[in-house]
Amino acid sequence: MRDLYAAVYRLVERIPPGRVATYGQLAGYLRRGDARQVGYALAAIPGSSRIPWHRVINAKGEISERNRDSRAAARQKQLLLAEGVLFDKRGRVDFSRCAWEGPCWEWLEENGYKVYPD
DNA sequence: TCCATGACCGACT
DNA sequence: AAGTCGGCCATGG
Repeated sequence: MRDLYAAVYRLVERIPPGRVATYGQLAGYLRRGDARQVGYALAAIPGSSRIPWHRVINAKGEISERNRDSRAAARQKQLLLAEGVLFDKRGRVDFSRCAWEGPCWEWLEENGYKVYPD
């Protein structure tokens, strides 16, 4: 488990309740990796962790299905509903209301993340 | 080293 | 709106 994973976790911990971020969005703040690596990092989180992994969804606004644990997606939706995240009729998160705008640039700079995209 | 495996993404039908 | 396709790249065997 690598520094990359740790970097993902530090970021995910900053997503406030009631908001969601996408895999690609988080990947944009990292110095390496891409959306898929963010997914890997989240998959490696043990169930006992306090990291709010459920606040990360895919770019379509949907909750990504797992190959291993098919029940995880339903559990994730419950966690999000419990904190007030809104879904439309097609089961997608309403980004216009619930998207996380990201950490401020000062935080990114102080913590070694990319402040600007390449 | 090489190779398969993913909680992905965007462009294009 | 929904499906296909190619690109993406860190891990572990």
